[in-house]
Amino acid sequence: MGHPIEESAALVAEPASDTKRRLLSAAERLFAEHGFGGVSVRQLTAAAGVNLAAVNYHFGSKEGLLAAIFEQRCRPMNDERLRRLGDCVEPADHPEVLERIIAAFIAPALASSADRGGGATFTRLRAALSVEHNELARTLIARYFDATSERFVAALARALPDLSRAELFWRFHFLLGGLYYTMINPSRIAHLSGGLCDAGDVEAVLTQMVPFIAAGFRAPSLDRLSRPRARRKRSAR
Amino acid sequence: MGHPIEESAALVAEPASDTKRRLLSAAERLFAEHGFGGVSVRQLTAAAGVNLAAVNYHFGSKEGLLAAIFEQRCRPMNDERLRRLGDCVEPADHPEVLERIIAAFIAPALASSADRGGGATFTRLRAALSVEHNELARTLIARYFDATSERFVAALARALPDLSRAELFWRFHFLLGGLYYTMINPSRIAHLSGGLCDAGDVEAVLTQMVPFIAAGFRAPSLDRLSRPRARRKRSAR
DNA sequence: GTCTATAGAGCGATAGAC
DNA sequence: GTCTATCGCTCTATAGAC
Repeated sequence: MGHPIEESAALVAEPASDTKRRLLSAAERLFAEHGFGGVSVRQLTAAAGVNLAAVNYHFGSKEGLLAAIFEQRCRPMNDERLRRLGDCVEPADHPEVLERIIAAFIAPALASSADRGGGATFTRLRAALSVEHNELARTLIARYFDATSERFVAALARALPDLSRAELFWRFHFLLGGLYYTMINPSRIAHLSGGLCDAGDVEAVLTQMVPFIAAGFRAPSLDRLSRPRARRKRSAR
Repeated sequence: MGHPIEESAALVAEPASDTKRRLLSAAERLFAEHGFGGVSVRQLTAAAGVNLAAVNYHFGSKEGLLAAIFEQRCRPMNDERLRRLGDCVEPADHPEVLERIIAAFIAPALASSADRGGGATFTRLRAALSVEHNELARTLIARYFDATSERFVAALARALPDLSRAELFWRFHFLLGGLYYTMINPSRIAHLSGGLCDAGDVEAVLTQMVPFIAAGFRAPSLDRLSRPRARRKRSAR
């Protein structure tokens, strides 16, 4: 792993060589499109217009390059999500607070401009990685997203106090599914709908997804309705 | 490995050699776990306990093996989906007909017993393929699933006459997202929930997913509510 | 039908010249 | 920092013995 230390205390403060920037950009795009294992170092360096040896020189390895992408993207995206979450908890009794929480989570993930925490490509990359059994990807996602996801689940719990904890996690899981599938397979809905629906249209996705997911979250609790004061259903076997 | 129900209904008249059956079974499992590009012919043949050359001898190529898996699984699964769909259109005004349509679509996809059209492993395989830009996979999915999906969208349209066609496709897309993400990344919800939720528990997934998706489908139409209905010009639509 | 052996290509990573 | 050349490995697919 002995490669030049980057150790940036200030995240983006590094000027970063042109080669590095080109590699980060090309790798994010190609990994998002084909997954980590689906792209070779040769393809990466060719797409970035740099030498074959540059990946190992600047990032130590192909995996080091993936870690650098996370290092670069995660904090801005989570900051943007939490900033928007903070904006929508103030009037906690507002009827559309649920919609705003959901939008706070998915809008930054869909936004195509990567400059203010938005990152459609990076979201697509995480979706692609979630299929592969890449140990590093698991570690990176847990490290960078656990805290934010827990904050959102907590906000959802406050907005929907009748749901059990298990139900909250399940519904958050279905939210992730809708988001990731949209990023990873936009062509299926385009094909099925005969071109009527375009999953690459961020505004359309937000318009359609937020009310759908919000209505799903508002479905009556099965756990709490069937047993008053119930604790939780056993769902392990 | 010797299921008692194994020769039910003779879905493929072929007796199929032991080598072929072992390869189909091992390949379905490994492709589902690691995707098509993530598994080598060497791993496949080793897992099946057959010779390295058997894939090319029996199926022509690695891609031929994938096509054979679809050939074997698609018809039973779609037949089971359509059989269940037929069971739930009779009382079209029944309040839970929507729930039953949704369950008719996802239950066979989640069922772990592959003998009667159910195929959790095969669903996971399709989810994994949807990430890769495998041209053959796209072709196979379109060939085998377009007709069934259209039947379900038509049934959903009858159950929810207020939704526009675009909204129906979007909501069906979110259904697919929840289903595929559950199959492909069951570990994320287990991790986030601290083990409270188990995406490998078919009953739990059905219990949680059907009401969530149904409530999402029942969200008011944005297209029909905000636009043409405001004016009373048109007497019928 | 089943096997061994291997062709021919591509892979990640590195050594060492400049 | 950037480059070429190359090591050691794995891949899919096939030829040819049995």
